[in-house]
Amino acid sequence: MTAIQMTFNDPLLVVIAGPTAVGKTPFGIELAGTCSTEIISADSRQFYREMKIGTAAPSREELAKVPHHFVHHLSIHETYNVSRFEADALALLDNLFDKHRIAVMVGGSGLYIDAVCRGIDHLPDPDPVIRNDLKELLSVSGIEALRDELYKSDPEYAKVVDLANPARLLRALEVCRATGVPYSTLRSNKSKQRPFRILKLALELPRDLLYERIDNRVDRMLENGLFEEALALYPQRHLNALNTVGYRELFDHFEGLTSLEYAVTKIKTNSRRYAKRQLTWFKKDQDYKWFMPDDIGRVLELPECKMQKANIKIKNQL
RNA sequence: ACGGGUGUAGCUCAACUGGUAGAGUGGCGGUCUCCAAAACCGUAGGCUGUGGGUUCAAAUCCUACCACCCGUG
Repeated sequence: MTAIQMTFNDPLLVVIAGPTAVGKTPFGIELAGTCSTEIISADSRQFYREMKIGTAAPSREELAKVPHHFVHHLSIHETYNVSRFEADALALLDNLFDKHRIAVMVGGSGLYIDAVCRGIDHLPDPDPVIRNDLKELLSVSGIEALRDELYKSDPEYAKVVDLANPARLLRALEVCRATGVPYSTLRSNKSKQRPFRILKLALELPRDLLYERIDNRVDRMLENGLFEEALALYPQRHLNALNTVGYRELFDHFEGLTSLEYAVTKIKTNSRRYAKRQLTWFKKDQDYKWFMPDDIGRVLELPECKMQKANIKIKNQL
């Protein structure tokens, strides 16, 4: 219903998603460059300026080709979450659409992309004290304790959550404790209307090829100094941002728990698993149109993009 | 060449004195409205190197062969 109200004159957000290492970055730059617009990153780890190598963030040269937003704009010491990203991205898009008819969002963090496209219920920012208390409860009394509290404070949610997943329980309970209201009553599960059209594209490669690319990229990261980058961050390893593939495995090595060789193998394995989870997430969303990383030509022929190119031509002629 | 050892799931290994094979890991699939590159769940893989033999019954015992490892030459 809502989509029907949109016309080709409304601004367009093109989303480029896909598993890690599939080639989203060059694809996005090519597309944004052709449409002479800017890129919004939706990669929850490329936000952090201290993590350049291990997150395969766009290179200096790539960043110079097209204006990027939300790349290296945070420090690992800052707390950030999807809700803030939604707000930041919407504010930015509002600005971008003053100058451009099209914007490109590139990233692999499904939850973050969905927050921009569909919205996320607005809940109070987590209270670090409550969060720590709950973590304490978990480590001392186990997941049972979390379940027991959830049965009392939000029996409805207890029916639908994965009761084996501490992260889910922690989240629900921190909201219950902070608001004094059952978490489930604050979840609307409704998509929000956006003042722009959205075109969702996802990139894919045959599994064996993707895995090969992942392995190679990890090797390249190490050549480029991932070891040194991680070593420098080692003292801050407890920060959440660093609980990330490519760093945690090396931290284990620095700790003396594993060999370097093992750590590298583990980085590759965990990256593959991450890629699989990303694919599962994006495949579930029927809105995505799937392309190969070298299909940029076909994408530019899509009616939405064609129109944009036409507009550029007209502008240039004037 | 001789002596010893090992051959079990893609990989690393289990299976007491014979009772028709298990685990970790990887693979595959999925969940997920906020610390998400996180957290969690579910599955499929083995004619036990090959051929004989003993036995009601063999991964397990005997035998031949093959492969690999160690030692001596």
